[in-house]
Amino acid sequence: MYICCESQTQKATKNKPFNIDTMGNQKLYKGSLQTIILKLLAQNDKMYGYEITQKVKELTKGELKITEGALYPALHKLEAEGLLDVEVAKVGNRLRKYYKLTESGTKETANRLSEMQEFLSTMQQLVNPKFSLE
Amino acid sequence: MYICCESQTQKATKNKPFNIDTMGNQKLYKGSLQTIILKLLAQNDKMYGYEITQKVKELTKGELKITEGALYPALHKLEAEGLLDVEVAKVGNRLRKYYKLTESGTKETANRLSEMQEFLSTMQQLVNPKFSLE
DNA sequence: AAATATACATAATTTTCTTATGTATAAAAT
DNA sequence: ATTTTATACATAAGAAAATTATGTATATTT
Repeated sequence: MYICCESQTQKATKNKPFNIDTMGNQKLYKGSLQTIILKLLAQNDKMYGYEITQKVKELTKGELKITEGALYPALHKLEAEGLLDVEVAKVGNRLRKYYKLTESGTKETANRLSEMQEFLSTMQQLVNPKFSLE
Repeated sequence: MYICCESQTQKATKNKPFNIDTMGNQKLYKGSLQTIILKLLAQNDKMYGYEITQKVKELTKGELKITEGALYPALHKLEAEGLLDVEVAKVGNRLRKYYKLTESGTKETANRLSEMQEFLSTMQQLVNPKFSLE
């Protein structure tokens, strides 16, 4: 059951009714999405977009929610850069686009992951009082 | 001694000669700069812009380099949001702008830091093979 | 005297999101 | 049965936050 107050500018469409639960608690720091995608594909060989969103939600217990508006452009970009290959599959009457790492994608994934690790430990040093260097 | 190749589009100015060492290894993920600034001010009471860039460089052993183009707009924004107070000081013949946390800035810093911690541990889970949930 | 370091600033552009749409099929709920 | 939710793709407008390239000016070091 959805409730909508008048001040709300959102329109109800057939499939997407008023969504009052769209709270912007997206703690996904810019720049990390590509690395997340690459990492998942390194672990799972091939995945399709929707599957990635669900996997991330599951792995992070709802902490991180990949939005479609961020995901699909990111997949397209990684593909355009030659890091991913795409393979379209028809499941029932619906299409899926399976993505997998290319050879250069696999190499780049290693780079991105070590960069990410470095960033995480640097940030940890910086923000964790326990490890404060002062 | 600076060397410049012809293809380089950069112009030499009086004070900033050709900088061939501007390698884009800025591992500062978007969204973390404000938190870094707030954290430093929580530890150091008051700091000026240039001091912040040097402190970050020092604390991270050169890992993170805050650029001026990112720093100053960030400071101005935090000030506009009421999280920082500014106090201009004259040192010799040069001015410095000392920033310090306001009361609401102190509160917000706590929020930002715990959000950051949450993000870091979530990302750690996601990218560190040791902690992989699969 | 020239180069580097200190100290501020801003403008143009790029990257990467958020938010809001749109289309369409399949499954679940009322 | 019909509505809602879930699955599955996509894109466009706008915002946020960087990068890169400037600019000014003083102080210190080479």
